[in-house]
Amino acid sequence: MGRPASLSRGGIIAAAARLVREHGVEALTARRLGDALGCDPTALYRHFVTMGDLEREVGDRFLGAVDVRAHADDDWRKTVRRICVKLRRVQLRQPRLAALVSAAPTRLANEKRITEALLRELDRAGLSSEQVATGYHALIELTVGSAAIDAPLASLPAAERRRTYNEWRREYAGLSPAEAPASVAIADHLYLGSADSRFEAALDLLLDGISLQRRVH
Amino acid sequence: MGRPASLSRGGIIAAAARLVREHGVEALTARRLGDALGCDPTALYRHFVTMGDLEREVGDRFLGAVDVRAHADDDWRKTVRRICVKLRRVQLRQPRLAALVSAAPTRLANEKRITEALLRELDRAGLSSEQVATGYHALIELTVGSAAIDAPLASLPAAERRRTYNEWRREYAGLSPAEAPASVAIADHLYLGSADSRFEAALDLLLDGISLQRRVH
DNA sequence: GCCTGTTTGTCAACACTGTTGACAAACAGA
DNA sequence: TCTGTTTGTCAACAGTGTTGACAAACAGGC
Repeated sequence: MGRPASLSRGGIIAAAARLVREHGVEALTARRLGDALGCDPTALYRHFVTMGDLEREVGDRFLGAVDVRAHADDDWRKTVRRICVKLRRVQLRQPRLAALVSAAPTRLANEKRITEALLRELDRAGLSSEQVATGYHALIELTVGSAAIDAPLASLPAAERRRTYNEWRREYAGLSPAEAPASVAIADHLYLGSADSRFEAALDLLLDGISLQRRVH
Repeated sequence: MGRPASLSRGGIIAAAARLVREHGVEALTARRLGDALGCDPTALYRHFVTMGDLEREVGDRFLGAVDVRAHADDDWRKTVRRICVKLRRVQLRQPRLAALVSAAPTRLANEKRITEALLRELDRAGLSSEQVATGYHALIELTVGSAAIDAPLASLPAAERRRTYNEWRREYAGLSPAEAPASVAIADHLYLGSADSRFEAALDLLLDGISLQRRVH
């Protein structure tokens, strides 16, 4: 029944993912994807109602790289930490895809898989149902939110990124000591190291907070 | 010297802010702003090198609504909490503006003002310089990141937002208990209440973690 | 085998977006 | 008065997502 399909949903998603991987997320446009597939851009609308739909699907495909298995000797905290670090790393490669995935849960396979793993580990930590939900929300907001914020800078070459951080630090260091004493005093410690290390430090603080809620310490 | 300026940087920013306040951030385009100002869209490029520049300036203007004064009886934690809650509330109204402000610090007045206040309070809490910087990064990532994530949904009418949360909850509740036991068990507690309350709970967890680092308890 | 209906890709077009370069109006200073 | 600079206007370019009309190509019923 009907004209034979030369395109398929899966094939389009795969091509779109390749496009993003090789040329960045800003390359994911109807026309460029049409070129890559050798078809007219508007043919995509036969398989996805909107470009946003396609983006969500591509985003979830990338989430497939997040391994959620708990290692044998790891406790809940180590596992949660590893999942969040990996999740952020994956999301960092897709600027806006990051926001979409958690703002409007894609209800797609990999998103569910990661959610299940985080809830499982928090439950294993000995938290109440309410505390598990609160902890999950907090972890997702920090992890995905941090990725959304850091993504623009993460796409820059390392040298330029370093230069940018130095500029910020000097900016705060150069403020008037009378008007901004705390900024001047702390400036040397701001934006040191990598964005990854800053996130991991924040994650550790949050995990400390979550740990405090446990019935069994 | 030269043709008299009918437009000014400040006037343009004010008009842009009004546009965003009344019609949302997606209304902030060169052509619509030109219409509102009664001038040609390209005239804006005489005062801002790019539209992104203008957005940053508008974003910082909105940050002016964040009161950073410490109330007389409030300790550092209450003040930090109030600033972050207010900061998020303001950022929520500007979807992408939120990301910009902290991803590439605007080096503008209000952003510096808020940074100074947060550093001041964390210092007052009795943290080392490194801990102040770490805590500041963590607070900003959670607050601004959370705003960036929640912004799309926050712009929806309350009824539809509630409906969306209910859908998500049902989605997780309806999973296979064999494959996703934790999701099914916790589903009833996911996405309850408002996004604001979820953020505040996350913020409290983070503040718990920060408190643990203090020399003096 | 032929007609019909459905699917699916193509094409032209619409309504947008940011941005640039040429041009002219209007002033300040020499 | 002449010159130079500023500043707004205009046309245009290269993009973007998306829609509607059209045609090719098949499956099923007669």
